Amino acid sequence: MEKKVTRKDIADIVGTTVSVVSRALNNSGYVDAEKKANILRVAEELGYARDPVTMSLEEKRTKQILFYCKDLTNAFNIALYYGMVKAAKGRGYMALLNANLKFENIKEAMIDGIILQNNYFADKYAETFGKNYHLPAVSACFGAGRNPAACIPVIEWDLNEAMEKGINYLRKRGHKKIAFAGQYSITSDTDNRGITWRNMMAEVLGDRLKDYYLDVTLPPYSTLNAPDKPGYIIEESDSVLNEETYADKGRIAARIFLDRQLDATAVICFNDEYTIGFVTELERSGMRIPEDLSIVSFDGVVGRSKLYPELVSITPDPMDMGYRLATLLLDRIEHKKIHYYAKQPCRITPGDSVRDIR
Amino acid sequence: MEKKVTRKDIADIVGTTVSVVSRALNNSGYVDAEKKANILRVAEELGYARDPVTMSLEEKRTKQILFYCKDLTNAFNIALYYGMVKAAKGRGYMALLNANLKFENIKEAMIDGIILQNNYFADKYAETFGKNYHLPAVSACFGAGRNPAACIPVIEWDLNEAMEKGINYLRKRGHKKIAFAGQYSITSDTDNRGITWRNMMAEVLGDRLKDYYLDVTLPPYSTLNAPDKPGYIIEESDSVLNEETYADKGRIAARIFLDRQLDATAVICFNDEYTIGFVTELERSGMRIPEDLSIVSFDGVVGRSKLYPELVSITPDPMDMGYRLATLLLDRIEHKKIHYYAKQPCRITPGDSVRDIR
DNA sequence: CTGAAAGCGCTTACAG
DNA sequence: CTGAAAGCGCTTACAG
Repeated sequence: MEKKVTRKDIADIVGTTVSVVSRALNNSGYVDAEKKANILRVAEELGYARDPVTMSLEEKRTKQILFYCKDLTNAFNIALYYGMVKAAKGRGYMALLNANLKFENIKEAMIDGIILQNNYFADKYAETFGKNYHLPAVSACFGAGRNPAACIPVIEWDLNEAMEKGINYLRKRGHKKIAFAGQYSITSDTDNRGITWRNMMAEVLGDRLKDYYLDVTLPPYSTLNAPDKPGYIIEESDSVLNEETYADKGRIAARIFLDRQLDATAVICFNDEYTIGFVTELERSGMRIPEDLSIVSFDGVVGRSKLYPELVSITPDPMDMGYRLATLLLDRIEHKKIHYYAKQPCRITPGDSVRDIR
Repeated sequence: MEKKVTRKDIADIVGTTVSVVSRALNNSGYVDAEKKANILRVAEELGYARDPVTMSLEEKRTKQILFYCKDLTNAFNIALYYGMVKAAKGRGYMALLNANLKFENIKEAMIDGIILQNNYFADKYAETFGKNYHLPAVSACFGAGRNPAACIPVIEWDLNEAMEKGINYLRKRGHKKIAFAGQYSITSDTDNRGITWRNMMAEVLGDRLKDYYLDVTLPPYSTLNAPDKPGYIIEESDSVLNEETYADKGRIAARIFLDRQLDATAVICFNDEYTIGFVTELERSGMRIPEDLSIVSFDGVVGRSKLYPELVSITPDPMDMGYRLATLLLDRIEHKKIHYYAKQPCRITPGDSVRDIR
């Protein structure tokens, strides 16, 4: 493990000073042509590389941004991240991932800015850590088409609109009774998918509305999801990922669906990972998609929606969303003019999981 | 966006010098009790945080390590990473992920060491970049129980032994004709799973050996895998992830299995992601696991093997493997004595995907 | 107990 | 064209 070679080393060999070496290497300011060639040659020979840490100190810039994301098992987040990598790369930055960073430790990270995973973390960040530490931050947002309270710029996937699109897509193909398989209790206001579904289906389903909401938090089903299974726990106190087992929840939802013997012709599922569990379980019981049931999902994650038949999925194009999030952050870091709220458009991916029953 | 507060700022307010402030804040050396209290208070009020970049320059340590991993869609790699995070955290380091780093750009990363994803990258690294740049590196290795040529310390999951365990597990339960669903051509020597399977099954299967190898690279099946689907491509020249669609390959393998009407009672699948595709496709055609066919998989990834029925999987406990890899790297960075070769033990996870047919 | 000094590896204005 | 100097934000040995 040899010592790293510095500009001083090169200067000593060539017989000059670091100032000159710097000018030669940086191609700035005058330096004798022959001497310059010499310096470049020696640098090459010694495999010189400038010290990134020193450069960061000098430039007051680390050229690194961080995606603050706890759940790497959700392919949607990975897709967001790949979009960030692409945007960062294009502007000379590195986009990093750190699965176990606490707010208190952000100060120790060598980064120029941070991208929060969702509204929940954005709020928490703004309330606590962000209050007295001014690191540029932006956040992904999955809400209802309005600017959240926090003073953090967001790019939002409007889930009201998304659910509306999903329901309309199904209605246009003749579906009337459309169930929803979510991950929160039916009484929860946490998820805009559920809220919009309730609003739009209330008239059609009337009293039976709640039956068509496949509530995986309901006993006895919820116990199927009891955490007797291992998760990625970094330390006792924070079970990073234990809560996130979308496929399991989807499987539970499928059992609820079967038990209730619903006459729904279509189901909208919480997200793609969830849908994998849902569909797998249904097919095991002999159902066929889309012959017996139509499915629409959320996310449109590359490589995850490749169930056969291909899923119809409402997607914000996560890679694009990640790209825009990173771009927003970089603009903020570089003091460009930015909008504090931008909407991430969404569309429906073509697929074969929906049957036209008109 | 206020300016960051420095020790000079605190010194000015308290009416002393940075030396004293440093000693107070670092709790080293003498400093007047009252003055110290004052300094601490002001630091608190101003929300002072030491500059991580400066600390890195000072200590010649960034306290960051990087998992050089291109394929974040494979849950196995994510599990490895979580193990690294845990080990790093325990020793005051941060474990980072950067999905699109090229060897040439490693020099620009502020890291103390790097963990390579597999033998392939380790060899490439040793041959090219690692030759004239001495960044501590270690590598995961998926081979045949021997030290690879590269002078990079490795932790190896011996896939010969793993396959042997899998086959013996099945034989003990009465299985004789065991097929293998891999991802490489049957003639390839790239994958030790395939090599060992061929060796162990040659006698039982005789001339028909190749029929029991579900070769997904074979036309016309391979065309099913044609890349008409989008992947995570960061830039035209390097399709980062396009090649990795394990679930698709599993689906192809299932079709081959069905088309050949094999009388195998069990199939060993390449990995968990692959198995999801394989099982899904089989169940769609009416087969039942394990009633009609027993399945053994590789990896044992948390949350991915939770198909119902639960998969029997040969696993190196990826989180543990990641933990050991990071520990190895940190030992190397801190100049502790290390072994250049260590074996990662593997075991078989309990599950219901194998039927006892004795 | 305190503060000026040198140093980490680099940059850049400035006097020669 | 060149090199000594000051500075980025910190640390630590050392003279007071």
